[in-house]
Amino acid sequence: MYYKSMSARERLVESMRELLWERGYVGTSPKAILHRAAAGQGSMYHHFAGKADLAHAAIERTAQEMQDLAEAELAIPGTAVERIARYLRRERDVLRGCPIGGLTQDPDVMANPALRAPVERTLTWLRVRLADVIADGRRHDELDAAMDPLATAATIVAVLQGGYVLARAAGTTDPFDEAIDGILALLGAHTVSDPHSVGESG
Amino acid sequence: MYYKSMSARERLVESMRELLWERGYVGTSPKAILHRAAAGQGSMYHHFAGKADLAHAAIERTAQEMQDLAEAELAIPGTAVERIARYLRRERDVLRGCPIGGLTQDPDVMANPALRAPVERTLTWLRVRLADVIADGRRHDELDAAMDPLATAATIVAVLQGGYVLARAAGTTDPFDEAIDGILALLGAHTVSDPHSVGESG
DNA sequence: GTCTATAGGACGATAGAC
DNA sequence: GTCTATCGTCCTATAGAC
Repeated sequence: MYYKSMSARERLVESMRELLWERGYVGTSPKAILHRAAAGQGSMYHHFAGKADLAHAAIERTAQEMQDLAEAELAIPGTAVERIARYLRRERDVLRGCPIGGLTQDPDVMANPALRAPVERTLTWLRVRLADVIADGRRHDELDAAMDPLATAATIVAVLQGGYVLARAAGTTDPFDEAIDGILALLGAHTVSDPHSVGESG
Repeated sequence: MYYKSMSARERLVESMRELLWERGYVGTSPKAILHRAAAGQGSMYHHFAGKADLAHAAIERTAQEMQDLAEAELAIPGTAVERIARYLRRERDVLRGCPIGGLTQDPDVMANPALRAPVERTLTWLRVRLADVIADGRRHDELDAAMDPLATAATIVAVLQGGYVLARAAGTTDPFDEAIDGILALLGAHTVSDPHSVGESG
């Protein structure tokens, strides 16, 4: 639960963020939200137009948080592969999955343009941002000139998102770690420096 | 809907399979199942103990179908990268996502061991099967001896599962295709033969 | 702002007629 | 086997007191 110092509105958004992560949108009931936020019905409908409106506020906040976290890691100087490895190895809470990527499986989120927009925006931003990092690496002759930045960026984000899926299916983080190791080994083999040094920073 | 030639039990299982794919388990109501199957409540509770039992039959069938389809593609002779490329490029209905991988996002599926088992089994089988293909490629000197078969297999399955996520988020199949192109380019660069011939078979 | 009361409908399951 | 009737609960939302 949340401290009394948080406003009811704030408790509702934070509760919704947690529940969207744990149970998705269709799996989250108003009862569960209100219980976790320690708020009544009236409080929720005073601050928000309904469940979808509250979910929108929650998803927007989570999307912004995810982008800020990614940018913070990727902005740290280093070779392209080092920056990518740092970002990939930083991820936490593997078995909980990605709070944004997981929403793509929710039918009501995908059907609602307002709920879907931050999901689309964030994952697209991430692909473009990683493509920039790869293009940087090519410019500095760290990476093969034949490497397609956008395609490789899509592959990296897909490994991350798919790694969560495999870990949740297996019930352990092992396949996630293996998938990350696999993509970094493939990327590292394209660098000029010793590929075995990759990931030491993560 | 389904032909009268199908038994009610069969119509229920097929309707559940479709709805699990479209809306997941928590997003699928008995009403929707019965409507699609053109059956009454009594029919469903005669053949199955309840919603979970029907879902179990549906997921088991979908899991077996997915494994059979993958095995059919991977068993076709060729180099390791050719076989992997054929399997990756064969995938259809990208925007619908993976009917098995998508279930990892469903809280009630993951919480129910009977529903979760076929999901875990199928994705684990796929990783091990792809690792075998990669090990074959190493034995025939098609692939780098330093390549870790299990890690690389996890990466490939993750690209597939994550590709679905990116495609659904973007609303187009483009990121899926890019992710597949990216991983095949990385794998192809590790072959002895011309990497540009990869994917011509898909 | 936050509460409780209430609404009409859907949920998931059971009972029992045919 | 399949149907309809019914159950108790929860859903999402509105109304109105405080």
